[in-house]
Amino acid sequence: MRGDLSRAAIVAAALALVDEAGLDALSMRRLGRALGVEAMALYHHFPNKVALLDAVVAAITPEPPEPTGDWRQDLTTLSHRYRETVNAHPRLLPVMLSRPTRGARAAATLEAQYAALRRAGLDGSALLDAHRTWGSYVLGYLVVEQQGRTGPHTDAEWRPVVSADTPVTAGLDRYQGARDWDEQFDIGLAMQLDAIAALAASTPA
Amino acid sequence: MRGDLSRAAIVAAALALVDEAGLDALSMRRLGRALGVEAMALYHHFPNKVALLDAVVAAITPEPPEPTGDWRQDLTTLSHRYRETVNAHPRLLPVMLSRPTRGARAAATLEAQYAALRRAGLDGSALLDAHRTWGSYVLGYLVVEQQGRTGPHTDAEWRPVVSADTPVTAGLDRYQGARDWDEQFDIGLAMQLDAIAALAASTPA
DNA sequence: ACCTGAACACCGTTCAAGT
DNA sequence: ACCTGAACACCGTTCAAGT
Repeated sequence: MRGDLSRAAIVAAALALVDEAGLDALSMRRLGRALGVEAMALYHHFPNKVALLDAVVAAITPEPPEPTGDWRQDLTTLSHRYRETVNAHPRLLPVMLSRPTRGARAAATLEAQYAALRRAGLDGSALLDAHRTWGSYVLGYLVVEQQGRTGPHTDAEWRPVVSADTPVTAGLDRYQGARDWDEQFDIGLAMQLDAIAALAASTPA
Repeated sequence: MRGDLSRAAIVAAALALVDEAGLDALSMRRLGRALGVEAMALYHHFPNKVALLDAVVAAITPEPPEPTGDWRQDLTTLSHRYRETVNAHPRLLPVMLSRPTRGARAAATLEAQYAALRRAGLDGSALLDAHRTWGSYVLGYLVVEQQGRTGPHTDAEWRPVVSADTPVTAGLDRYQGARDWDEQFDIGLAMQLDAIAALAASTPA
C-alpha cells in the first residue's frame, strides 16, 4: 500500500463505493479508508471532491458507436448507450444532472449526436432545436425512471393521495406498470424521432 | 422569539435560505440560527431534514390552472406553470429530481395533466405513454436549462474541447445562443404536443 | 513527490433536561 | 408541548511536517 495510489485507482474505488453504498457514503475519509490511505492523500491527485466526482463521471462515459448511415438507428443506439450508462450507475445520476459531462469521450459523443441529426437533414438552429429536445427527453426519462425504481418500493408512506379528488388518476391506476422501462423508453424515443423527421421535412435544406 | 415557530415559518425560512445561499447552505443549524432558535427545535416540527425539504417543495407547488376545453392550450399552460415554478427556485431542482413531489396540489396537478391528455383523445396505456414522454421532456429541459444557466459562466475552465476532432460541433457553435430559453422550450414543447396529437389520431377510441 | 497528523469549522441526529 | 445543551459520529479542506 505505498505509492500505488493513482488517479485511476481512486476513481475506480470511488465508483465502487457509490455503486454499493450510495452518493452520501462517498466521503474523502471513507474513500481513503477503502484505499488504505489517509483521506488527505487524495488531495494530491484531485484538487477537491467535485473534481473527483467529475472524473468518476468521465470514466464511465463510453466511446460513441460507429455511425451506420441510418440516422434513426444511430440516434436510437446513442440513446440506448446513454441510458445504459446511467442505469449501470444510477446513484451517480444526481452528479450527472448537476453539470454537463466534460472530457474527450463526452465531446465525441456530442459530435456523434450532432452528426446523426445532420444526416437526418437538419442543420443550424433547427438541428440544435432537435438535439436539445431529444436530449431533454432522454435525460428527463432517466430521472423519471430512477424516481420510479427507487420511490414506491422503499418509501413506506406512499400514496397519501385521496382518489376521490382525482378520478382520472384513479382510473389510470390499473394501467400503471403495464409496460416495462425499456418498452416505455422506446415509445417516447420513437415519438422524438418522428418529430425530428417531421422537423427535417419542413425545414428547407 | 417564543412559540412562534410554526411549520410554515420554518418552510419559508428554509426556502429563503436555499434561494439566497444555495442547497448546500441549508443546514439545520444555520436554519435554526436564521429563525433565532436552536437547530434541535426544528426536530419538533419535522422528523428530519428530508421531510423538511419535501415540505419546501410541496409549498412552492402551485394549484393547477382551470381547464379551457382546448387540451393543447391546457397542456401548454401546465408546462409553463411547471417551468415557472422550477425557475423561481432553481436551486431546489436537485431535490425535486430526487423524488416525486407529494401533496394535495401535486396530485391535483397530475390529475389536470391526465385530464388534458384525455381531452386530446387518449386513454389507458397510450395516455400514460404520452404523459411520461411529455413529462420527461419538460423535466429534462429544466435540467438542461439549469446546467446552461449556471455552467458556462461560473466555470472558469470551460471549453477544453479541441474543435479539430469535432467539426460538426464546431460548425454549430455560431448557432448556440441564437434562441433564448423561453423560445427553445416552446419549440420542443410543440414537438411533444404534435407527437401527442399524432398518437391520439392513430389510437382507436 | 507523495503521504501523514493535527486542526478548523462545520454537519445530522439523539437524548436527557429544562420550562 | 416546545425548546435547550451537551454529546456522538461524522464531514471537506488547510497546513506544517515527515519520508
